[in-house]
Amino acid sequence: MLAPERQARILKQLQVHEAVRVADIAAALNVSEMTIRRDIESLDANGLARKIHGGATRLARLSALEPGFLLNVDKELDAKLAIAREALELVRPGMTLALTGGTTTYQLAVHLAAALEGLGHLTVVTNSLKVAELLYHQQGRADCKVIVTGGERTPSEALVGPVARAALHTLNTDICFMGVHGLDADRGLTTPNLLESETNAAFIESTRRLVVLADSSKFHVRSLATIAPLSAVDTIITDDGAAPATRELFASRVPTFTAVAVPADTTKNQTRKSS
Amino acid sequence: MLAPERQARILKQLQVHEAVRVADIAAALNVSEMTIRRDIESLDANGLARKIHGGATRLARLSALEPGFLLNVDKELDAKLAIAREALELVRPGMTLALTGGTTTYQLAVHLAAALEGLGHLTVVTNSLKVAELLYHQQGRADCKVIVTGGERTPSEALVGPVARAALHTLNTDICFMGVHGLDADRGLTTPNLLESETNAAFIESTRRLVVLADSSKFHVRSLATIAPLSAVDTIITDDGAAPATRELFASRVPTFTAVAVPADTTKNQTRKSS
DNA sequence: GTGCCTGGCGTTCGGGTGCCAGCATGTTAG
DNA sequence: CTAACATGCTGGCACCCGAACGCCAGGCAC
Repeated sequence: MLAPERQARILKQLQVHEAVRVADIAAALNVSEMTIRRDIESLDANGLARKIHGGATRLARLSALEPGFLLNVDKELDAKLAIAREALELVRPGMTLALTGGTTTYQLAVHLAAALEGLGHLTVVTNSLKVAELLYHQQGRADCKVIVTGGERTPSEALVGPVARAALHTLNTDICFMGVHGLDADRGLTTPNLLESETNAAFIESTRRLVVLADSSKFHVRSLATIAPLSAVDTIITDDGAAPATRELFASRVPTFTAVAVPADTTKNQTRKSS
Repeated sequence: MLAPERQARILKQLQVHEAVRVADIAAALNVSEMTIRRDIESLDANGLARKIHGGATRLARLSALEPGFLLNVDKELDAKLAIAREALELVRPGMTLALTGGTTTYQLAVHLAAALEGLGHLTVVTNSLKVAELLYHQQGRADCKVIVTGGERTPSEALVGPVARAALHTLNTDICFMGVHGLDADRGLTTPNLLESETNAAFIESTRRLVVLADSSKFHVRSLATIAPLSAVDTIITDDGAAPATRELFASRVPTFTAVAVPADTTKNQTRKSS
């Protein structure tokens, strides 16, 4: 057991558990506690973990991270799950996908990562650092190339701006999954962030087929900036929570409109934390 | 048993095991340990494996966490720390910095993040997702804009390729801090990754001043691809571990050459004012 | 409060292992 | 023959690991 190997094991443990104990690791790896302490010390010095009394703990990561992000994920989680599942049906082996930033597309990415093995080679273009991270960790296990657009970061963890736009101008994708903040019959797809609207417009220009993922709370919402008119949309995937009139209105405006059923209570896997 | 054959065997072993020992391989192949060490050294220079104390470890794999990146950080840690500290001296408020991928620049980013408050407004351009993550988490606390170049990911967590290059063509930076894999008097700055060399070359074109950060183990190392000749370098910052002849050689080739003292014993990173 | 115990930490020292520079040898090519 | 390259060997050095000891803090009894 070599030193870097041990340290890798410690970090791996820390991805699962919030903290680890020196004694536990020492026993598990069959080395002295002193050695583990030195390993932790080294990890700490490198800014990869934090040394605490009795063991080590990870730095920020999933817990402290995402102030607005995780909170938002929970909202309408079941709907987003169902939508993501439906969207996944559109993916075929060999395709080049685009995924914009946002929590809905992130859900899709999670599902995509889980299903990668059955999908052969895929290329994914994204301006979301979180999606890039997620898919990158699947690498080795599956055949998936990830391309990041670059740009500046918005509070919602997406990369935007001239750099992102320029990158998208040189890329062509088969299908683009886009999460939006609002979907209005007159004002089209909207988002509160000007730069994001511009970037998302570039996504639309670069794709053959635009799929908008929007839970039912997004209908009739107008945010600051319009990304594109409804006529640019090829497919809308939503849940069944919208009023029938609303559903019909939007269904009549786009070539394909899918409203997936969301199990009412859904005592799903791990949800249920907040009541 | 020829050299390429041995090295192939080592790589094969690494696909199965997280790490291998010099002694084991030497025994298995019935050659001297010295030969295996040289093989591993070569594999490392070509970016196919990573040399560690006692053997070799693979770069990326299913291990879920950053592979060669974190494991390697330990090596030359004190030197990298001292180098980072020195590099930080070159940063002035209002500057636009570029940081390439690599462990040395990551160390710089860690220091930079800690010192952000005193530096006023900064703009940082990077092709390293880890650096982007790190600096982004400082946001709010300090005035620092982070721009990611975009591109595809290499095993060493850097973004490279046409997208990165195109982004860099549109950006201009005051100073670029670059970590390299090798620094050779004849072959200049080198790296095992072809795409990375191309991207780093783009970094050089886009900056006013190029600062190469290289601990003393990097001198006289030739990796696969040349990024740029030594004449492109404005400043080299290294530690004091190189032979005097080496130091003089490189010092005579670049306008500014700084060898920072690395306290010999000081296993402690924290200051230690008591004497 | 004092005294004792316990658990974790850090230092220090010693043994062992691995690393490297330098030289010697063998092989191949010109 | 010389040159270049690959391999093996050796002695000195550096590093890693483990164990022992002392330090410090908290808990508990008195």
